[in-house]
Amino acid sequence: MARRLVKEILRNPQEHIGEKVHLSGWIRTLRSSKHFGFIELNDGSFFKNIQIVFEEKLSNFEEITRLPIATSLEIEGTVVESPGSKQPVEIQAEKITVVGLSDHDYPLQKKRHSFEFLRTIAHLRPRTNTFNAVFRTRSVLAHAIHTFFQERDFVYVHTPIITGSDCEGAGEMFHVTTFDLNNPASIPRTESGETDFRQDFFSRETNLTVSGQLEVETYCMAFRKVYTFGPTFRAENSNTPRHAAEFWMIEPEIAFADLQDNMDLAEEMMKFIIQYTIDRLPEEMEFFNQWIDKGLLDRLHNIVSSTFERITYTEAIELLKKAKQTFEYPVEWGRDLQTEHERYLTEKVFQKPVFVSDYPKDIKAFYMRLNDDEKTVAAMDLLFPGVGEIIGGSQREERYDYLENRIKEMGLNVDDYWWYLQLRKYGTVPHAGYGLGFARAMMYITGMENIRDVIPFPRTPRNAEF
RNA sequence: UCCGGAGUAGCUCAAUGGUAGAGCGGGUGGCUGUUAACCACUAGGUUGGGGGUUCGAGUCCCUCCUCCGGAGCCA
Repeated sequence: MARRLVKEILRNPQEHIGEKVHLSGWIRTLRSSKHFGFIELNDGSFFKNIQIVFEEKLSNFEEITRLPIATSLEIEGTVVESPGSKQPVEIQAEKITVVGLSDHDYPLQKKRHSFEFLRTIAHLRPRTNTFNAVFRTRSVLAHAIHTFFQERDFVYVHTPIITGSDCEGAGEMFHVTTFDLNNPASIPRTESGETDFRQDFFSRETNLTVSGQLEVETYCMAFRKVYTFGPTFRAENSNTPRHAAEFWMIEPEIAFADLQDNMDLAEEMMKFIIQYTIDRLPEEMEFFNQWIDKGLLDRLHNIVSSTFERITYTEAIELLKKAKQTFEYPVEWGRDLQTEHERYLTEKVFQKPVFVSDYPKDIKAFYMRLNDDEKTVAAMDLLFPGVGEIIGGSQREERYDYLENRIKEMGLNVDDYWWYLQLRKYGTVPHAGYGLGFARAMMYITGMENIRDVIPFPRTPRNAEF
């Protein structure tokens, strides 16, 4: 008798007919009548369930008919052709052993639940069809990212999660401290009354990282092509379906490269990871297409075969000014594009992904390379229909004097960036990189509309239960 | 954080200011091929918290909390 996974049987059902098998898994649903019954068993290996037929002749038949959903079982039986039309084969059970009984108050029913409710039981929701598909996809998509970069000789760099001071300057950060906040009187103070971080664990103020970019640039100057893939944190009070306080980000960085090379890489990567996922998870993608987002597969196929549009910020402003529709926020050169503007460009004008590049320097970060016009920087955002900004990147300022000036212009402290500036002193090269929000890519590929539903245990304001 | 909507049984939702209900889920029984199985019976409620108006509040008013959506911040 062979131990089998449901995936092995259901991927090649004909090859297993007549085979004696030993299965184990959980009851997804159970239906019984007086003399026989059906169990849909999920063993974790496959999105789909296998049907178990059990009959009166089993010694524990009565017990089995009353088993609650989620009960775990060991099953011995024979693979047979199924008379029913919904499955090619089923298991004729010869022995069913209860491994772990479930309780009758198991909260998941054999019907649709709202995503809101399922978020309150994040420890159980991976057992539902939707979240089973989502989180298997998440695993495969993560692997797709690594495959893409590893096949192209990128070096994977683990940048730190705890970071010194707020050098990165990208939004609110979570403090990291060993001071006892329950006992404020015990927290050391300087003579001027401020918290004395010199006496804290790291002898300085530390935070959770908002980006690994600055650190990964240092490795870029050694390995030429590098990427990070890890968690980042934002303490913003953002209450939207597209923001989380903890999320994973992919940040490639390439040396001897400019903004066009950067966009080429981003476009190639997006197409690769989409195709990779579609190829490996046909059942899950079909499920998303049918139940989550009807046009999903068409749209994804379209992305893979299309050429992403590339326009400059200045061209985008002209397009928006010519638009027939009115916008809530004014369109004016020098102001940042609003969500409504980005959506208009990617959903109405081009109806496909759009790179917008060369933004005014005053609305972008200090490290972005100043263009020859001295008014714009070599920045780019990739806008996707439906999810908006999915990638933000730039060519980095590789010229020491320019970078130093920009740091000062932005009111930042040059001393804080001593090691970052030294990269421009010791053999500087043009280089570029970008950040891809992993969860946002997940949303786009699965059709899920809320970031809280593509992160196993999402952290958002007021929510860190699990 | 701002704007809007919502909060009633385990879940999804009804209920003109006048006796709180249904479907699903749970329990019990029935049923010889089911597919969110079906049929019958049954248990289940501090209507988010607090305050107010009223003879009477799930319903009207105030306030707080939480969730959802839009916006901002961004990835």
